[in-house]
Amino acid sequence: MQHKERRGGPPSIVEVARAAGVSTATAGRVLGGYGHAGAASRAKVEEAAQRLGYRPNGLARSLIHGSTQTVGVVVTDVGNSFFASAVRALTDVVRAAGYEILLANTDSDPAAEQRALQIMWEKRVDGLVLAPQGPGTAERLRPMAEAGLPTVLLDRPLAALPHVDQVTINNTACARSAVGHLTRLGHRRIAVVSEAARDLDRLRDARVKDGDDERPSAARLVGHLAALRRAGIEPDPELVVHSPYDRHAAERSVRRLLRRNPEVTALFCTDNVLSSGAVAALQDSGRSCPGDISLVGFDDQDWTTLVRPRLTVVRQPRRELGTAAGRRLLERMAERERHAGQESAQGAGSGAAAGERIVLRGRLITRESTGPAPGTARTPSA
Amino acid sequence: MQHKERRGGPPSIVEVARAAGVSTATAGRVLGGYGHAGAASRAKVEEAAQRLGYRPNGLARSLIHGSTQTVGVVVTDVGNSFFASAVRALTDVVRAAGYEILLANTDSDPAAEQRALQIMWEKRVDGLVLAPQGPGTAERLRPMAEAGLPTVLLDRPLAALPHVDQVTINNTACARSAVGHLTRLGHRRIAVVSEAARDLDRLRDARVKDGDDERPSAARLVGHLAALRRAGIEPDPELVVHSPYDRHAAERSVRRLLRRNPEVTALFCTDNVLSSGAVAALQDSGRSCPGDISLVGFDDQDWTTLVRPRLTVVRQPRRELGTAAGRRLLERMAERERHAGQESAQGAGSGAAAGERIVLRGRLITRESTGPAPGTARTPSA
DNA sequence: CGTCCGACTGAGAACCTTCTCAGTCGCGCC
DNA sequence: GGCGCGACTGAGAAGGTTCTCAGTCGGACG
Repeated sequence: MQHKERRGGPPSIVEVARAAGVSTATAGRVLGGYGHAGAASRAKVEEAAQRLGYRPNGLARSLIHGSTQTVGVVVTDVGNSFFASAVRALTDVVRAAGYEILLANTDSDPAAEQRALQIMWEKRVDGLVLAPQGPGTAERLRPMAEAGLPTVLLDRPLAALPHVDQVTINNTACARSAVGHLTRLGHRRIAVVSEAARDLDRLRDARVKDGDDERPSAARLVGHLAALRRAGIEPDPELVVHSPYDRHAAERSVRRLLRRNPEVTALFCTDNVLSSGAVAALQDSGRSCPGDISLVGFDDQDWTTLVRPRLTVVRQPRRELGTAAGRRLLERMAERERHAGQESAQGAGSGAAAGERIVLRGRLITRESTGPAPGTARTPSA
Repeated sequence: MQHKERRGGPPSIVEVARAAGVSTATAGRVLGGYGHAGAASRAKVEEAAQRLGYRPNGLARSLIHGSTQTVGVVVTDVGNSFFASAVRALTDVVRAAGYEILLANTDSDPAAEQRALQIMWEKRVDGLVLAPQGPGTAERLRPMAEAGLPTVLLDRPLAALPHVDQVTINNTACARSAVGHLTRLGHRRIAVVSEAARDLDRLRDARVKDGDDERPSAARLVGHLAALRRAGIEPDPELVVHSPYDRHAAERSVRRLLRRNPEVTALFCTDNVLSSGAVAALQDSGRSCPGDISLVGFDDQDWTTLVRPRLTVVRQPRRELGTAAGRRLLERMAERERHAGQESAQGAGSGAAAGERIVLRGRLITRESTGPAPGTARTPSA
């Protein structure tokens, strides 16, 4: 009498129980590690499980427990080293607490974000880390947040969701400090390469503070403008060059900039891929750096110390970003666990409790790609 | 009479059905999109679902269908740009077919790999992509492969699992071509930086072909040795320097090498982080490149054209690796789907059918960091 | 010797959805 | 008008686990 396995699938606990000659309840107790089980049953069940190659079915378990031990992570692109680092750090933190990662990329496409959120919701993740993507994220996320799903926002704040934890970087201040460094060196014609250049008019007079509802690139552009203003420089739209998020496009944009505005003596790049394009364009331009032109990049990648001159950059704590998000999420999930059942249905996690806003600090690392503006002997302002 | 929601959790289909005044069967038909449902019921159910914010529970659905629409991805480190790119490409491919990604990192720790595999198994992923990690992977993976779980190996082949699809890069040939390039330039004292240097004795006489059971770093070292032999150069253990997988460690190793063996005129690095360490060490050494010493790196990262001289590198098709793995996995899963039920329990997917071995080709990109060996006027050999 | 207690076990509900099977109802056709 | 058929609906099992509740059994104590 061979144990007839009903389907091709892996053996279930009832097959193990039958093989061991006990009830499924007892088999469950042994294999699930709950309740008591006698030594004799235990041995029989363990032997049978071993023999049949039994693995518990996490789906069934999750269905009952209402917990999948999985967190959803939705980012723009794991292929980007910024998110790759953050996700890696995040994974380590939550994994130590027994959670796995369900990963989705959106490529900044709101529709893709919507799909990703739906799926995370259907798969019943226990928590969610999201790098918001463009217009409408708050509305897309609200139902989930209000249903009490522990959620942490990453990299980009969302003022419209005050109850949701948010972990970001002080982008505006970073940019201000980077550009401030340039103005102090006497530069007046300072260009910026930014994905957000198109929004210049809107951002121009905005008093965007760190932690407000802006994409990092926009926040950095705001910081750039603020630094110029502080130095008494009127921002020139000509020097705010747009580039899509692509190295070669950035290279072309910078090349065009240098051709049209040869008087520029300094350049600020608002992120890593734009920085690398700018370096390429600069090398190609025949200008000496920092002799003719100074350059500040964003994100302290390994290669920034390998090029000559070594790049002055804003270092962002990418790993810490992931770590902080993971920790915050674990706390929220633990809270929810604690309050489970004792709270009534409504708003278990969306109560009046304000979400925490963690703003990590990037910092300027001065290296060799920035120097005094050409022909400046006058004392730097401020 | 407010619908009493039993638990804090999201509404289930029975709540929707009750609210709509129909049976769960009908509600299921409407919301699940199977079977027929009358227009009147349909409207009532949809309204109720909308009002209650119903989302189907993927766990229950998966439990019934026996499919989670999820694939497990186990790599060394998503933070590493190589895997970041591959995983990104992989995600795109499988996502287009409706699969999500469950991600785990192992850091080359066999125990972590074991844990990851267990969890993937318990969570009942529909397929698995694994970058094998060190000793014992075949044994860890075998039970799952034999249970018919579609599996694709990534980046590192495993001869012990002939039935499993494997997608790799022709590392040995790549290394041979890189080092052959150096010997043709007249170099005789060629050093190599490798994670696998410790295994030199074992690899020395090995006739490892691409697609054999070796870590990429070992395969590349074998290619290095083969190229030397072909040029009639006896490999010198002094010039095979070990470095852990860390940029700064690599930098130290190379610095020490140059100090002890100043006669070295060429250096081959077996992967991206080692390459970046070597560049740093070289810049620091005061030697001119390629005048005094030539350098070949591995993996064509963006920065390799930003440093001076531009690096000669072996380009690996990282994204294609992920794409190919994803496609292969999709095919396997489709096959399994097709055969489901008609095949008997045993070995549904582990039959005699040999796994496919896809070997993608990297290629040498000659740039400026390699030149003729100093003082060679004689004609290059071969 | 009877009773009670503890250790252990088994039956069965619950989790949420899918899907089979049987049943109801209206309508068209003979 | 009766019958058959099709469209639709509902009851209930299944999927694999957890967990409650009730029950059995041996032993200890009065």
